[in-house]
Amino acid sequence: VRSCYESEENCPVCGDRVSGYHYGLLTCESCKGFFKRSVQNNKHYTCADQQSCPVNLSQRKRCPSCRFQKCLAVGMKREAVRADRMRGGRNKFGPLYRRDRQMKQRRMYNQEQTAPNRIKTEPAQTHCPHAPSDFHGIGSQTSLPPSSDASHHYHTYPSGMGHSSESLPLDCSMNTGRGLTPPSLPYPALYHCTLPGYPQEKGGIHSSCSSAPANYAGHSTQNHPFTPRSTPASSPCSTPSSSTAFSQAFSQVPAASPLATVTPSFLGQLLEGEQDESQLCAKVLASLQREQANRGKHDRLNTFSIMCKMADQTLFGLVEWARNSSLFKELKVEDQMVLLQSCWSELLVLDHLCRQVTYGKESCIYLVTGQQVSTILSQAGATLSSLVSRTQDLVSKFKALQLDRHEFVCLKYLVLFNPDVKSVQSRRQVEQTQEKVNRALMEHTQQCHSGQSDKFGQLLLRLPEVRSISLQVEEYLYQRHLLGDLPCNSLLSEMLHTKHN
DNA sequence: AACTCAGGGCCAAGC
DNA sequence: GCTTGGCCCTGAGTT
Repeated sequence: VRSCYESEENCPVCGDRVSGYHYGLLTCESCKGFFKRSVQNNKHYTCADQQSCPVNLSQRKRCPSCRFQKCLAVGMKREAVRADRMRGGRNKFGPLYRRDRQMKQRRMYNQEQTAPNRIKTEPAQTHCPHAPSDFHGIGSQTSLPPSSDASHHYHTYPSGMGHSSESLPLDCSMNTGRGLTPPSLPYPALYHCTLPGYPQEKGGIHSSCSSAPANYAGHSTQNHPFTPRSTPASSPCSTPSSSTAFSQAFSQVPAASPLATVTPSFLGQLLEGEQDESQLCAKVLASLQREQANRGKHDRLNTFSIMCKMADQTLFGLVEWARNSSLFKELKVEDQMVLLQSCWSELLVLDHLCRQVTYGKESCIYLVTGQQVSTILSQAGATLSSLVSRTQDLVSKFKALQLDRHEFVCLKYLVLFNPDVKSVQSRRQVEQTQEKVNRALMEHTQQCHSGQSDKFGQLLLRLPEVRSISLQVEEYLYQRHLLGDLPCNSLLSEMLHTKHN
């Protein structure tokens, strides 16, 4: 096996020859060593340029900051570096590596089946898959969503989040089960914000809270355009054939039925990658519950920290969403990184807006966990109050426009594929994708909402406000970060840090 | 019991 | 003195 990938694959970080699975994915020996040293010695590198230095075989030594960022971006896991420095043994990613190998073999097998004029060989023995150096390392083009696989089965923090979290195997039934029940008041701070015994924060949210409506998780009672897909196929425990990545791989195989070969529309493709809200909810809840369980009675997270953790998990979901998108995967890893670093807060704001449009009620903020918080934040500071009020105004505008799922996805893509981001290398490619999405959005609004004149224009006009709110969010978070309020070692803080560097 | 292989340590080379 | 990266050791999991 080793000789197989040694000869066939390149390190996703620098392009050198891989020497095996290291910290979550196939990498070369030098990136393995570099990543290990960086994590063990708790290095904090600073890029002298604009955090977009090329990282390749000849230039990997030039900028450790960008190299480390790329290690994280491709999916190397900090938590795989042992805190106790124990040698030998097997790590917790064993099953993940095994699955990745299987997927690579299966993918190869599929290619062999479909490739004309090729002699059929036994997949596991004589031939090793040549996987393109991919962004996720483990399985970006495999039949299981790569990082989500890791999260669902191990439920660790995502790469780059720097938690020394233990990897808890998360039983599938538990995961889905939790998603189907409304939150059962697991976070005292959220529900009893004003009760004694839980830490309060300065300028934070002190609000009346209520649990989610009973129909949240089931979300099948209404035929709302945003109703998330909750089909078994989108379950994290579903078989590989249900995942989007596998669908793509599978589509290369000649289909038996002519119906199955019908190419889905461009918009349909964009929608395919959308996350299931109930799964996200379950994931965030489970993560928060674990976090609280690991803390002592007097060490509970305060409301602000809980909100940050929620945002952090949501952000991770959004990064995963982008990374799983076939359009995004076509970009260079460097471009993927700078685009995400540029628009993460806008994506978070859009995601929040979408949730409000879908589930939110008057004067309530609907959280990713399905919980509701009153928008009347009597003790919130001026910045936070202004943010909430601006966001709610925007929610009202989107509600009035009757934003649907297709349009929402398009807005996300328009924000993500921003050709104006500095240091984007393949600017033309980003521009073309943005134009394509833009056209799709225009056609959709004209076809499906012909009654609403200029809905397209109205939607686009909302984006500057999304941008502006996101900048205010970043500013607010950075201030809290400087005050030491922001939970460290999070993707959120990392993104903030990258921008403010 | 033998084998596998991913994580850690060592150390010469280079800056 | 620090970083890099190739090589070897270790030991839990697998066969």
